Amino acid sequence: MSNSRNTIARTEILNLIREAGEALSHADLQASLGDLCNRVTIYRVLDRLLEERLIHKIADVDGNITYAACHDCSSRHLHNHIHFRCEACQSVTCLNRVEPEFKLPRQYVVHSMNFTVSGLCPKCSGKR
Amino acid sequence: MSNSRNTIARTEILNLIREAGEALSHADLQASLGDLCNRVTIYRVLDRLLEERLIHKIADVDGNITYAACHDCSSRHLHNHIHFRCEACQSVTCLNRVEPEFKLPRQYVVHSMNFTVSGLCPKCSGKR
DNA sequence: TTTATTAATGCAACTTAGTTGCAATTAATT
DNA sequence: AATTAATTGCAACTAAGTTGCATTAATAAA
Repeated sequence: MSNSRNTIARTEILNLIREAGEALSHADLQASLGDLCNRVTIYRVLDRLLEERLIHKIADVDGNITYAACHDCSSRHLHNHIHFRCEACQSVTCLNRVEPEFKLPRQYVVHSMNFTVSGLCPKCSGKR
Repeated sequence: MSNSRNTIARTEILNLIREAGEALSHADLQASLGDLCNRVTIYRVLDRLLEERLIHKIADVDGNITYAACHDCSSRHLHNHIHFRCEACQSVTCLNRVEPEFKLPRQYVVHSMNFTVSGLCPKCSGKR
């Protein structure tokens, strides 16, 4: 039933996102891809990958969008793990192990969530 | 020590945000204000109000920015409550009572956080 | 292998969000 | 009333994302 085609742009973009240690922005991808494809294509490939649930979208405290690979999303696609954005090195990483706990009144229906924490990452904080 | 001036634009914008039941976007504010002031002024007033910690900034799952009044931020300005965005009526509300619990490895330094959940609000879900 | 189908792409033009420099205005202080 | 510096408006700009349409190319069918 999958009518999604395996194009060079799609393959490259998915590889970049999967192999990156951190979440990538559209601008990051465009810089890496050079003129392999048009910037509009990047937007459209990202939309497709989101729809296919191969990647997910992260908005940080300022609304900046980045994309990261999904790990275990075939069954449920609720990304209730925390994303951390470092204010020093700008990196956005998924803290897959940290699942925040919370309870909404039962009248609410949850479809998706976006938990982003900003501050200093271990590399930049100098803490141990 | 406050060198912030009490202008009409500032007063109006703060009132609008405080009296709104939900978080407002720049576009919302511009629509309400009409030609009371320039749209650039709205951006600058919002920046000032953020710096003065009278309002806070919310980014939803898609990176859309809205602003809401702060309630108890004079002491600490960590907004670790959940924001809920309704996909049906587009409203963004603060769920002040719901504080998510989570623990980061101690090497991380947290400065700010953005927790946004999307789905259906009580009005739109029809649940009780 | 060739043909047919339609998803995917490139391009240009567009919208929306936000920023910047600068001259003019005005709130608050003296 | 005069002074000072914060604030504003304006115009021009950058960045992010979208849309329509003609062209290209991945996949399936013949």
